[in-house]
Amino acid sequence: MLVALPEPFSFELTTERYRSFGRDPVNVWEDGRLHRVVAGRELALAPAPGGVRVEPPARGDVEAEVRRLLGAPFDLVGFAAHAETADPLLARLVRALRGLRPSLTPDPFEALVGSITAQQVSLRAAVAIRCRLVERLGERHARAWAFPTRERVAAASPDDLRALGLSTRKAEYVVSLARSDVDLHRLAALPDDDVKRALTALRGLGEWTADWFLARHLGRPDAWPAGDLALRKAVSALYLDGRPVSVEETRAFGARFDRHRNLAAHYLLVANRVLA
DNA sequence: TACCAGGTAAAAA
DNA sequence: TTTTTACATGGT
Repeated sequence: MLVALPEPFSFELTTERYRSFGRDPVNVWEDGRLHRVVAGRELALAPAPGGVRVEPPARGDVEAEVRRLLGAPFDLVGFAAHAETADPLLARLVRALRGLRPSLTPDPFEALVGSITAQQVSLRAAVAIRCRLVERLGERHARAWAFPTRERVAAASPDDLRALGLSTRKAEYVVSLARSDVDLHRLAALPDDDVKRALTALRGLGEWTADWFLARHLGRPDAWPAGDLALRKAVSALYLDGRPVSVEETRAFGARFDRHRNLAAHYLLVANRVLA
């Protein structure tokens, strides 16, 4: 079956991040297709005119999740128009990366645990650790694994996670998040600042993690992870001739992308990675 | 071998 | 209040 996506859409660019940091058993790239478990069933996604081909055919709610996974909610047209009038460099990146729709992580728990594993360490290291976590506590399907459920993680001990390569501290963060009484799905109803407050009140979730939750789970247009080292390096390399920038400077720099900070952050990161 | 990598909380100053 | 430190792994 065909799942339509708004133009422009590039399957290749949108899935780039699933091929760049090592083996990911949750988002499996094989034979030019992306394999992922959605609502308990493994799907294979392949590029098709006007969107993606999904096999096997899926129900309506599954289709909605696939569309989020491929960044359907983003306003690429408005973003391109903003870039053309406000920022010539960004306009060039938008043309070079035409159709890049940042992938949204469909599940809030998966998004947060993924971020915790990525705190401070390289993404290659994070992916290797996450891989062991998934194959220990997740559910195996044909080619892909379902990310571990919150219930399954809540039943694990910090020592179990420590044995997978998480630090003692991070193992505690992950287990206590799973066991907390916060309703992660309810956060979608709150404005950005309230989401950040709710998340950073939890141990192990700082501003960086909350910003990426807004950006890559909720797809909020103005999420801007100013504390992100890779984003700071991208701003430095693309706009400032390599001069290092502080977190505060990066935060202020985001003003020029007003109402489109999320897309801008993703375009800068991908540009700095693949156009270098 | 060191050192850095898409942070965070807690100790020390 | 602000600054410093520990943390565990993977890649170079």
